[in-house]
Amino acid sequence: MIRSKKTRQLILTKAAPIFNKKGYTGTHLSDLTNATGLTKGSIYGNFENKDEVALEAFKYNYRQLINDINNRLQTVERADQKLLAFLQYYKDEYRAIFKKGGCAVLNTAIDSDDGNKLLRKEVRRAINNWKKKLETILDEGIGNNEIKKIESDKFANEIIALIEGSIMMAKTLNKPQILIDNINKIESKIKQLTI
Amino acid sequence: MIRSKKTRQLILTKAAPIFNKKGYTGTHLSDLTNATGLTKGSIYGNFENKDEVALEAFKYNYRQLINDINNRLQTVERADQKLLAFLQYYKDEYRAIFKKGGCAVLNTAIDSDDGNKLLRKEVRRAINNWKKKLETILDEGIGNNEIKKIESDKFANEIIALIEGSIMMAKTLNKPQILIDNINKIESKIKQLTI
DNA sequence: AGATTAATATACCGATCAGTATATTCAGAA
DNA sequence: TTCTGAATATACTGATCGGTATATTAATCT
Repeated sequence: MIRSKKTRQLILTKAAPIFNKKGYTGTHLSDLTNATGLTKGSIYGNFENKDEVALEAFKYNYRQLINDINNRLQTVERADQKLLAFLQYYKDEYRAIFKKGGCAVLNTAIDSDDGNKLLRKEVRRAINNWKKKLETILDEGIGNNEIKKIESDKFANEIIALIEGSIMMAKTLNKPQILIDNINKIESKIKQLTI
Repeated sequence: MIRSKKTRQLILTKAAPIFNKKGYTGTHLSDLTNATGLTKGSIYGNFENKDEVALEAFKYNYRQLINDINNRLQTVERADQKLLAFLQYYKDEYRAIFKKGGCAVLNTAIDSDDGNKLLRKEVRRAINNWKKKLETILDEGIGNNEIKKIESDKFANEIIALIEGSIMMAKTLNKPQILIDNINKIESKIKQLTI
């Protein structure tokens, strides 16, 4: 990695959890200079403005999430197993997720609902992409006679909504069991659907 | 209402949707003076600081939500009817909710997860109170043989998480149908539980 | 009406905001 | 080793932040 790319990457790795915790307006350039040990000049040498840092930080967070999940999905074959592996991710990693400030998709969706158009667009893309991934797994499972016929579109929406809502509750009330319980509910629903 | 109370109320009614849309750090005193037509001096004459305005604005938003829901609950008797009436609120009012910036509980939970301790405490109280309300309805329904025996604690968590997650998705993607669909799922679950 | 007090407006504070122009430092090529 | 361009740091800008001391206005009581 050339020098500039390395610095840009350093800024993103440090900025990502900060933006996730404090939001766009809540994160100041001083937070980024403190966290990176760099100066404003350096940050503005690598990014056009604060908006670009925030946008790339979100992309970084989302990419990490997707990578982690994809790694788990690749270890199994059947659709129901993929779904369970996906859910297991949250059971295993909720501590790490909470530590980073919670789900970046949820946080950014709420944070960007006023103002920041670029961030808003990106979070929409993220949710749609996530949803499509679940739908594809479900549809392939249905096609392969692994799971019963259901409305994959609606089931995907239910899963995502329940996970995100549960993360909000569990994190706010400091009761991770809420997330676990609700994931268990989806799991048993998947097991009922499994042929 | 004496003069000061009236002004305080005016500030809160104007501030509530602004804080809900833009968050704590995203809302500035200038937003409040613009919206109210008052000056900073007047606002600081009625509130100790920005924190207090934000806190009271959230309480105002929450009180409104609870009042609207309670009004609906009082129109029916049975537990299952109460739950359905509660869900119907979201079907009828999602446009108004979205217009005000979405669910204040959800927004404030995400917004206050860093920093603002008072707001955090208040949003916890709000969620716990909401949850307790649902649990009580469920438990009374079970006691009166109106609905089947279930784990009311976990079911309440599921309902709240699914609603909040759905509001996030529906609002972000601008697809209210996601909220409707997921509420329909809870409805049919309640109907299955009804004796 | 005149006096008193409460409510609101004005004008300011130091701090900090995002952003930038310029100076300095560093790494790699010759 | 010296030169050169890229990367980073320094020092600054005007604007705006939350907050406040003081002046002005409005309402209430005698």
